[in-house]
Amino acid sequence: MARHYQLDPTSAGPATDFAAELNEQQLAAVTAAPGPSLVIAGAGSGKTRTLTYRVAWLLEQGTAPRNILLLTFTNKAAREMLERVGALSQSAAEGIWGGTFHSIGNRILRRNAERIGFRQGFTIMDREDQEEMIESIVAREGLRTNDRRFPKGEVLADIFSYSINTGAPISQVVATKYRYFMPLIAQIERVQVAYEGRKREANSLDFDDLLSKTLELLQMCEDVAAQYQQQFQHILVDEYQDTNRIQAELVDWLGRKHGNIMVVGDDAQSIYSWRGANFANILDFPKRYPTAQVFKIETNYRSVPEVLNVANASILGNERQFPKNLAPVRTSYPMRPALVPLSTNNQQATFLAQRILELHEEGVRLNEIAVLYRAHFHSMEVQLEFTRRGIPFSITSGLRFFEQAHVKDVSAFLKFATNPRDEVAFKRMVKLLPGVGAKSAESIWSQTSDVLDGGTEFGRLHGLKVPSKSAKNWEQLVHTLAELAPDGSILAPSTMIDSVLFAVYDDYMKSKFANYEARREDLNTLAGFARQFESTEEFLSQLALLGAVETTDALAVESESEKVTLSTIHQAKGLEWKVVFLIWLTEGMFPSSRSAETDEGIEEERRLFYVGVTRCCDELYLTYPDLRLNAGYGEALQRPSRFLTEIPEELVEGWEVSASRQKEPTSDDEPF
DNA sequence: CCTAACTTTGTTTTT
DNA sequence: CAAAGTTAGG
Repeated sequence: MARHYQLDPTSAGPATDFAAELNEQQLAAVTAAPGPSLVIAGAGSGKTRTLTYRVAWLLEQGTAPRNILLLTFTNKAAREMLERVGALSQSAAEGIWGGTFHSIGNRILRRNAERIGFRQGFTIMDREDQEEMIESIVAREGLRTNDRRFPKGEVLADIFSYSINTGAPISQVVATKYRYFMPLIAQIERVQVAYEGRKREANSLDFDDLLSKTLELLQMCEDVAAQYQQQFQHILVDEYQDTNRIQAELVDWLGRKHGNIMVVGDDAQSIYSWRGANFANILDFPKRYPTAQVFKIETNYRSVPEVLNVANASILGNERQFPKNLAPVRTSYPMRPALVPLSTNNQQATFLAQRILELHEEGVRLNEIAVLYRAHFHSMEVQLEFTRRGIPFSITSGLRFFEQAHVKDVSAFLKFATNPRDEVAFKRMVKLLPGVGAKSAESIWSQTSDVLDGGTEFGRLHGLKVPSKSAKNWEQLVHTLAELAPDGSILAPSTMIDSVLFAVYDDYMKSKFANYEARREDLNTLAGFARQFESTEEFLSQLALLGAVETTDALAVESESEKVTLSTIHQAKGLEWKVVFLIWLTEGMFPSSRSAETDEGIEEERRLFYVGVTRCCDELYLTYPDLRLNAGYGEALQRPSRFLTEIPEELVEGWEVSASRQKEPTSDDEPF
């Protein structure tokens, strides 16, 4: 006799006990009634937890995953949250639309490119591509001559981007941020118009377009807008204080039908205004949504009172903010945050290394320790010192995986093969040939675009007029391209990478780069990553949108081993460590000299300092050198950062570090 | 006129 | 140490 047993795939297991797992403030936000709501969540108050449980709550209330849109600031945050939701409610998580604004924009635009005057399979341009295209416009229009200074592509890209993201006209951006270029305003505006046109011809979108063109699509095409407005019954936005004008509008549009928008953020942690973020978005949310419920989550679970006192005292220096009262639940720690003056940047590095080794002796694990700083180059000596002493560390470098020259070179082949209108990728490819620079590339491109007219019959490119020095290599290149797109079809991305390497690029690297081995290794990694994708288009957009940190993460198989984290404060956002070292706290470095020119600049730096301090759970070290020694050019006296002098003396303990050490641990000790 | 090799210069933050 | 600027060479 068989027992009848039925499987129920929709069963979610034991229901989550929301009341038991959340505090009162969190629970109120998590179980909020539908409608707009604003959650002000202080640092370390369980913001991610609240959002995660909110999603779980919605699922449990019967909302289908695909009707939830979760917008985050980084890919990492999106992944982490979806994982945690998955752990809470077994059935769901799968179909949720979650990701960064840019990736969601990309997803929507891929299906509707024609509606905004682009074609399917558009290319995403990163900042460098953008600058290349702008530079080529400036060159073509003959705007830069020997007797006339004209802003560089980098500056122009900056102006255009800031204008798009804030909604301010070009003239206003130039007037406030680049006053000395005001006489050239007419030409600058002409370049901008040409740039928009060229992107269309090249079927290429830049990062800003992924936001602005999505908004444009929704505003212009009622049917498309209706479809997504219908679909997204609940919209949740993380880090709302760092949204810019377009992102806020995007949320407003998408939420129009159902009006269930929950935004979460902390105005004190807004650190992206240089990119157009406007924390007025969060301050004014209740004005834009008069029926909005406001929740405040103010209990801090992360930091000991000693650390929190420093954070609270520091942020008091800012005028514009919601009044905040971050209350600690943790008990007192035996040590107040340490204020550590060092003689030079080298001594600063030595101090870090020695102190970290001591902490490790005392039983602190290395992945509970972070060294945080304002700018990537602040970590130079620290890296050297750690390497010398054999302290393992992981660092998020300035140059991201995808931005490295060799990775971009190879990607250019794939980009061009899938989008033969891609001018930037094409020029990058031909500039690899001997004797071809910007001028020849321009000429070869104009012939190429005539011959191909957007098609993929690359065989036709044989016999174009190219510099004699590169004639042979050109034929080889054309042959390779034809191989990548046999009979109009397109190969799988990993196959293409292998072909490019085999046919041209491996030899090129050997002759060009001293560190051939390392670069080859990178490209093998790239090919491995590509294997997950059948479509080159999909592969390329992931590569562009994931950047580097995530790319290596996605590939990381090992590396569970203990490492100290070195990171900029920007990239440390949302993370926490038991022990945190904030370094280079001197005027000019932090606050950086550039941002010290305006009050708003200083306030943003102070928020950044606040973010840095609140990453710390237990033990905080604030260090600064009195003297900056530099490899190439002289030395410079440093003054301690104003963010240090603002802190009441009794909140920190002053350390005195003497130059001679009794005992220096040697790398032979092999402590790890 | 262009490209490639050589010399100088001087570092924000990122999707 | 990498990118921008400068000059020599093709």
